[in-house]
Amino acid sequence: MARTQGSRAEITGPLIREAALRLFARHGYAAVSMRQIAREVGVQAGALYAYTPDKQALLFDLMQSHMARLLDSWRDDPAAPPLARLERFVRFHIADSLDHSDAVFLSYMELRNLTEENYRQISNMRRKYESGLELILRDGQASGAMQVEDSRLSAMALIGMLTAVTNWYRAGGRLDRERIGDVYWGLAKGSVGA
Amino acid sequence: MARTQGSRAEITGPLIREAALRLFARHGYAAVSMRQIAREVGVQAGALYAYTPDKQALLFDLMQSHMARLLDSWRDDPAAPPLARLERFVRFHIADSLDHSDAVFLSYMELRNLTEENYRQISNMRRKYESGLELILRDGQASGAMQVEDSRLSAMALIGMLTAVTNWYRAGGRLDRERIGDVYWGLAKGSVGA
DNA sequence: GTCTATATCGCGATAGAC
DNA sequence: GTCTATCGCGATATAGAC
Repeated sequence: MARTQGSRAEITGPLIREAALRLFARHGYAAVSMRQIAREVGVQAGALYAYTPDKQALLFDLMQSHMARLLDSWRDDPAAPPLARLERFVRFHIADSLDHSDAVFLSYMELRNLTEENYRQISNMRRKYESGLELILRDGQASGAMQVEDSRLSAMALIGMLTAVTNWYRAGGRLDRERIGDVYWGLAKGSVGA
Repeated sequence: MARTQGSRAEITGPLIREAALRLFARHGYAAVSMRQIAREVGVQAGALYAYTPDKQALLFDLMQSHMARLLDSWRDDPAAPPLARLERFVRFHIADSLDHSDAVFLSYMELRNLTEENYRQISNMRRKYESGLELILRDGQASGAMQVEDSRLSAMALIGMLTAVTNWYRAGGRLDRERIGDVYWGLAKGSVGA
């Protein structure tokens, strides 16, 4: 704690993002002050503004990069059997949600605190991700491998079910992640009539 | 807007609760000021404190009365066939969530802004409600009417799926509420292997 | 890039008049 | 019960030194 001056740019940027993500997810965007974030990082509040123009931009950046990473991570194989694709989606989504629970939480809890334009952008990315699952359900329905009454509604319902895992999962709890994936896949498989 | 003095106690109390519920749900507890609530109601900020000791108590009161109403509304019939009980639960939960979407949203988004003791109390009420569904699933499994791998986890998953309806449902949208109930019941029924 | 200092504002809550 | 006025504080953001 001796140092009170000097540049540490190479690490401060990531530290700010990590602290902001953790604090925003835990207490909510509006409840967290720039001073709190700065304290976590070990700099003065004014220093944050070398990395972000304002608090809103910091929130948007966290959500935007989360969604971009999510969209980039998910790879569907349209040639595979629909049920196999659905299983991959279910296991992917659960694992990814647990690996990035703070960002997942943030990205749907703080939509209301985005400016209009920022909201539009994040919403579009969300919709794109949801459409990936919807496509699997439509293909499954078309091929006869699934019974799906309404692919859009079912996709929203399934994603809601899977994402909610972050609400109660605690590392080291009763169930390990493998087992959770198994149970959720059982539920999802049944829900599409397979 | 002529009146600037005088008591209107019989209506101000409910108006405060309605305004707070709407604003908290829309913008988040931390983002909403007492002055904003007062403005909506048409009184000065100081007048709010004749109805609530502080902002935290107002939040707790909204969540507490929502959960109490929910617990009181739901009536299970342990003598009925498990599948029929599950269908009633699904349709009840969706209808109730849509009827009280602001309170539903608030009651799981703002848990983190409750004091420790208030949090404990709301959590207990939540758990009680969740246990109601879990019991149905256990009875269904025991009677052979359902295949449920893990009744606790499945109950959490189903509630997550059903509650998420508030995330995308908009009155007057593509689907009416009856139809939504049908689709969700189809998904839920399948997920328990029926 | 980071510091200290500060401008400007709005917050939750209370006091006392009516 | 509601008003006006205010206390004390902490918020975001900026300016200028180093």
